[in-house]
Amino acid sequence: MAKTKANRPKARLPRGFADRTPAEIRRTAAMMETIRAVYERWGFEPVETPFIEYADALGKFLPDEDRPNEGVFAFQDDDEQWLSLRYDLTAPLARMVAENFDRTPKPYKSYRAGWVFRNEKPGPGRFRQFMQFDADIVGAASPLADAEICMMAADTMEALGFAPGEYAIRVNSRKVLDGILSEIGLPADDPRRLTVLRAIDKADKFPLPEIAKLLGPGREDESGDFTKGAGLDAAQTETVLSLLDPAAERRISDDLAAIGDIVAGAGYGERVIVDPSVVRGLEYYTGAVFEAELTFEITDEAGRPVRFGSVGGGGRYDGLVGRFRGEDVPATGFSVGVSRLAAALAAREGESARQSGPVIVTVMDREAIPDYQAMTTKLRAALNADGATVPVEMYIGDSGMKAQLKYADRRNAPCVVIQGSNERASGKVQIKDLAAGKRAAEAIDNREEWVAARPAQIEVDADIATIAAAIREILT
RNA sequence: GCCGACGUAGCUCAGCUGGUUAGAGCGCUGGAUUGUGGAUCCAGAGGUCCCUGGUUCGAACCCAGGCGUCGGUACCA
Repeated sequence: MAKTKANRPKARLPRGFADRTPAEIRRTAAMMETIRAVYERWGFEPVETPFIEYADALGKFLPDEDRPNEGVFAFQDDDEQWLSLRYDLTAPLARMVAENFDRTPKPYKSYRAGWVFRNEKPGPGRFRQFMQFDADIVGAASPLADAEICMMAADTMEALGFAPGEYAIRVNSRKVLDGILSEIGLPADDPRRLTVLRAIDKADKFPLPEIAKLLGPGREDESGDFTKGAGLDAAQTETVLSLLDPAAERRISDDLAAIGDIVAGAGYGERVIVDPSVVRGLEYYTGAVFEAELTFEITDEAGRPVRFGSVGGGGRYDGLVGRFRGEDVPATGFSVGVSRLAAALAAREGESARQSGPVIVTVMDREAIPDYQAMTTKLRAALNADGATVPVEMYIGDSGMKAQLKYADRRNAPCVVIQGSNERASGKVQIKDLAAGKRAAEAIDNREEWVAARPAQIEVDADIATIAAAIREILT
């Protein structure tokens, strides 16, 4: 059984993946429930697709025979067909709608949450598996649909606890961008168009002169690496940059104007903002594009300011369902980056109190374990009778009192129940409030006093109602 | 992908120009308390110095390649 050191596997997490902590799981679950409730209120219904799709259904990129896992995780089925792990929730939705097109009511409003996978270079806050929460409307070409998505996104942010000034839903239209690109003389199929769009997209990352370099000759980064630019001349660069200049005349397209009017009329004008520098999802968006951004600053553990920036985005993708049908199907949607938002919420809450652990019934005499067990069961029932969730457990390890208290401390138990033979004989139990004890201990700095003190420990009659009442007192 | 920095105990790190038994703080385990976590004191355990190869009498230290982490940049359908 014993393995030699050489063939023992190393316990290690794959790059770009993360184990999830209890705090994270609980926080995320609460957030997702909040988001779900907002979507339901707006009349969206849940629908889910599997993690795996045929590779050709996911997008224009088929896995390359030589590098099948570039960007997506892909593998071959036993019939040699390529399967991929989904990299977002939009492409699978498009597949599902296309496959069930005739029996789907339109406009079709649906939402879903789930893990998506990208085989890319991971970074802090950037994982190869992450959670998205999407809402989409398929079959509505009207700007009403785009506006509805934006307003619902604003409602979502507020339901999650962000005040109107702390976030913005920024909206633009690809039609504005297309207009300017045509104006500077780049034909529709010119590859430089993408380079220009990417440069504009970096406006929140670099100052304008750096953007100008990306539009023109190119830019050298801090490590000395060179990024090739779009090669525009000075006049073209000037025109593109005017888009980012608040003083310049505002460019706007019909769809964008309509969305602006609708949200203003609905009272969302402050929260949903028309902003020509929003680019996003360069390839498949065909009209409106949106982005949810946090506008406040927070500091990390080291005290440095962190900008969370974009925590969600989306847009109109009239071509995606159509890929399967040969005719465009209007569709628009929005995706919340759940993990990123959770990180932002956690950072904002700061060092929020760690969630309380279980009430622990300690084991003093091993021969009395049936008694402890019975007490634990009854206590669990009593403390949870009102539908609360109060974890209660009996210590099930093999160690002595000292280790049991240490265990309780590590579990962040609010209190422990102690009953030795003395207490049992007199029909009592000890209840020790660990948090209060910790506070009391800080005043003690010599051993004698320490040993003598039993801070924050009370003795009560050993009937369940009395014990439960004493514990409730500590829990509140 | 490209550029750069880094990789020593569970964690944060020290380790002088390559020289014998590789250190500290915190944490962990045990004891002071055979019925008590958290303060205090004492003791202890814990390391293929990321891996492989090379240079050298000798490598944690120098060189090459690999892996990993971090930062920048690119890509992100």
